[in-house]
Amino acid sequence: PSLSVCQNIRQISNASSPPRFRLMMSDGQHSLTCEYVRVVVVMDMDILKSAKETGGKIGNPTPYNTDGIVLLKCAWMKVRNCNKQPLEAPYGVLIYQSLINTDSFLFFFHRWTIRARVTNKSSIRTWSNSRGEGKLFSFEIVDESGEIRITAFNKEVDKFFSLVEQGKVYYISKATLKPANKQYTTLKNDYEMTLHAYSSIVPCDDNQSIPTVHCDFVPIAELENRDKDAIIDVIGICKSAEDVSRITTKNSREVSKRALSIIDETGKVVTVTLWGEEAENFDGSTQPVVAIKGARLSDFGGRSLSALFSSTVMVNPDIPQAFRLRAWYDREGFAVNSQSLTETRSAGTGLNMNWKTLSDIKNEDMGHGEKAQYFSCVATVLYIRKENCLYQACPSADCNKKVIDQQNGLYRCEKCNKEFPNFKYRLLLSANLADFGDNQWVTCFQETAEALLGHSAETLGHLRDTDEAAFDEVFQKANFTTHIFKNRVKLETYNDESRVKVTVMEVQPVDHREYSRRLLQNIYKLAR
DNA sequence: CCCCCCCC
Repeated sequence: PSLSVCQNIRQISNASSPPRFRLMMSDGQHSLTCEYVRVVVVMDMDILKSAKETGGKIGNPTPYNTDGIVLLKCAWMKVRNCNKQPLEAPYGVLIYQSLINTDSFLFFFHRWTIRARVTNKSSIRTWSNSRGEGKLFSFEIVDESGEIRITAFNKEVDKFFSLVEQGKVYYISKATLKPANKQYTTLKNDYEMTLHAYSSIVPCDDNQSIPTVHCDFVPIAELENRDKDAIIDVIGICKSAEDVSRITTKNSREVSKRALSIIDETGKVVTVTLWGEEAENFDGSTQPVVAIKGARLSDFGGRSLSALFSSTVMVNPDIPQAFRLRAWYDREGFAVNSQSLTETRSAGTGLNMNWKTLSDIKNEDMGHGEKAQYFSCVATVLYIRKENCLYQACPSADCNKKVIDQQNGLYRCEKCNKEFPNFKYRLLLSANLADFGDNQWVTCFQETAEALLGHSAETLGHLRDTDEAAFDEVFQKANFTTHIFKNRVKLETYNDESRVKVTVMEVQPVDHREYSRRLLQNIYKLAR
């Protein structure tokens, strides 16, 4: 206390130790009695007024309410101050040991009730090691003065896990305090708390004064200038999200992961990876606002982010920045020509595709250079040639050479220099594709042809030989279907005649949502 | 009493 009056003073030390006194104190509101083991050690004091001048006491103090709310800061300042004393200092040692290592401290701490908001709650984890096994969860709390982590084990997990909710405020008392292992925490606190059988957590409705999670959001464009491994807060619209996948870590642990692409008003996109349950439960289909407190910046793919166990991931958080971002994205952000800080080398989805219309192929003289060029287009099948679309190929696994029918039940492969009693059917399709501006003949080999026709080469070969009407039907059905075609384009010369040859590398369904977004983006670009 | 921060 900054202002204390000794109402009673008594020397308690013996001859062999430094002098010590037991005091009764008051700050004008409360008095502190010494009925129990409650000990306040005065490390330093200034005398402002004598007892005579104050009339022996100030104000009309009532006994200190042991169930009163204290700030987190008070609880740990006492310990930290003591801990700062050199170990040789008798009072420092006395307090440090009594607070940290002995039951008297547990008793001491019983008297605290803190009122704080849960800012981050873990899922339940189990452990098994040489010292035993069990389960635990932990959560982080803040009040006006600071933050601390609380861990619950085993029975306390059953008791408190469902009670403790992210973002809510609780009265917490009878937790014990121990030094934090700084290796494993990014919280600004040298101590952490553990719950025990006698610990109490009670929801608090009167929570106006308790701060909510505070974030210092770094604009995505700004991430380029930050150091690798920096812990930062970020907020963005989830433009797209991968499906969740399972990976095996170096320590052969299985874990779920999901990468999101988030964009903010800077027009920059960055990839953020979520892990575990957070990855499994995330739904990006509505393009929510995603805010992450304490994400780690990595230099993978240039710049990318990863959620840590200590990160708080908030979807559509109730904060002004989220509302601003939502309004920006829905008004214009969806259409900005965004750039990603994270390079993805797989052609993947969306961002790094070389989108062209069919007229672009001619207008841009695509494929005329040394190397083949690659492009993607959304196009509709106008016609597929049935004639010669199937050939009889060598049945060897790695050979697709056309075989010669020996007319004796054997098929000869010139490449393998062998005769086989069988062959496999392979597809080689010529198809005419069209979009709004032009049309283009393309070639589809086996896999892309099967994707386009919706049947395996084997089935089609069988159909052609047994049921011509059904075979024709397959081609009819493929007409006027629309797909994404990923293609290779190259000028080829045959019999002194040059023509641009387009080979389909991949056929994919159109994601209409994503396609519409791209069209809107193109319109937006034309409009400005 | 845990302490895993991962993958391309």
